[in-house]
Amino acid sequence: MKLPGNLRFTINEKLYLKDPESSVLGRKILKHGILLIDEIGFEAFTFKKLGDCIASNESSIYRYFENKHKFLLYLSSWYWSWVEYRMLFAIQNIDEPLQKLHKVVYEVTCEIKDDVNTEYIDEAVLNRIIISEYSKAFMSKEIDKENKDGFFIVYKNVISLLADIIAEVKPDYLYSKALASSVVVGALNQHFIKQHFKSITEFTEPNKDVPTFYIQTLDKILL
Amino acid sequence: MKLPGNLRFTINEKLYLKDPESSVLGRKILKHGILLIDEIGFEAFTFKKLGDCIASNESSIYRYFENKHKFLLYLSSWYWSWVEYRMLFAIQNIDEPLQKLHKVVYEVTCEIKDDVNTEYIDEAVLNRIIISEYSKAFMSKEIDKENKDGFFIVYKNVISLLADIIAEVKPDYLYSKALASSVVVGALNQHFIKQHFKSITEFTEPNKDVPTFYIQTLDKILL
DNA sequence: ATAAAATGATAGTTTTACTATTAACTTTGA
DNA sequence: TCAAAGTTAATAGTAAAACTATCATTTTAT
Repeated sequence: MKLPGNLRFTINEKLYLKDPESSVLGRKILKHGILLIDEIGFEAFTFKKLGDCIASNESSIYRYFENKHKFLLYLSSWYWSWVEYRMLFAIQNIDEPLQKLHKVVYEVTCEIKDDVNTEYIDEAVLNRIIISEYSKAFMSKEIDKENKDGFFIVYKNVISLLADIIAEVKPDYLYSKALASSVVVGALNQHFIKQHFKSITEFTEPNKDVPTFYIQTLDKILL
Repeated sequence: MKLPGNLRFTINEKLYLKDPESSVLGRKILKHGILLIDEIGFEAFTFKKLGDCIASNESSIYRYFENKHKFLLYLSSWYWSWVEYRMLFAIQNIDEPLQKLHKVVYEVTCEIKDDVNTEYIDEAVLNRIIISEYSKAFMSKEIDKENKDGFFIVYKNVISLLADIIAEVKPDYLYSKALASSVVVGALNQHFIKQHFKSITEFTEPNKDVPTFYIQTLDKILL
């Protein structure tokens, strides 16, 4: 699938102090922040280490983001905006609900292998981060407050978009939202366990992959 | 379902320095540790605060557990042992695979409402902790090492047990393990979002609940 | 060329996540 | 019953994390 290059998405303004896309330093923070989290993990990640990485100062990074948690929420927002964009792109000019469902499910369950679009965001690495760190972004005691602030809107949009297409395929189905969120969370989880808990997954076997599993499963549930 | 009181499970010895079930202080650590994590969340939880809670000393708690991460892994192990136990109990003397599946799925997807069994472990509160904190237990950079040390065996056993029963119901099904892990993780997630992201779930509606959804869904997939 | 804005360097604070030491208390077993 | 052994409490101390504040310097925009 070919997407226009140099994408930009509107990110909730409360997630940053200064727009990181607006300056060279800001874009360096995004780019190397993603690489560093992927490398050492979110717990070990600090703004001090990131400062060293980009030969810049800890306090300079604090001028862009309040703390590393907000930074992760920013990256997550960007990621889900990008997924939503790909989903909408994939169903352009398609009318048949089932075909739409298959396309959308593919986009939301596939693993990203290449850095295709943005110069300062490596989507493949960001995808890895979401797979292994996203749950930490919302599983905190501040979730209800942050939810009110709209930090998870894009994520919920992705799920709602899938839920709507499920409802188009089978209007009398009672659990389109639960099913949609199962697919989105489940796919992230399958990608995670296929790397770390190989004994409880089939996706290390040839000819078996996550999108196919979900598409077949949805067909069985809905048709 | 009636279970024998005062359960004890064998927990991986590397998860603790001194067996907390063996002393009064140890049991206080378990009991109030669970309550405190539930109250303030795992990030804010420290051994210092727990020490204040039980009018004991920080350093005394460190004699039982290396750090709070190991403590969470200990609690998780206990929890999944208890789930596995309930699953096996539920299918005693039942031969029909589909009936076994239904019973087992109920046990693994239901929400625990009461503290039924153990004096120093409130299962309902522990269930809440697992719903909102379990992913933090394995989503760390140490996962592969910890997996080798067997810290997640019980969790994987629960999933394998479910996968085996799925395979009994439909021997030619290709994704019994992926499906089993989808159910276990998915159920935790559904309980989480029904509390925090009400717009993307149906489980706040009357007559809709998580176990029913999963049982119906599995029937559609497998029959 | 100059003012304004952005960044860097340095230093300081509070909290977390521990470790070490020693004192006090409790158990047990001869 | 008494002493040794083991357990727990109190205190102190360290290193790193997670910031905040200040001021100097560099960059940029007009």
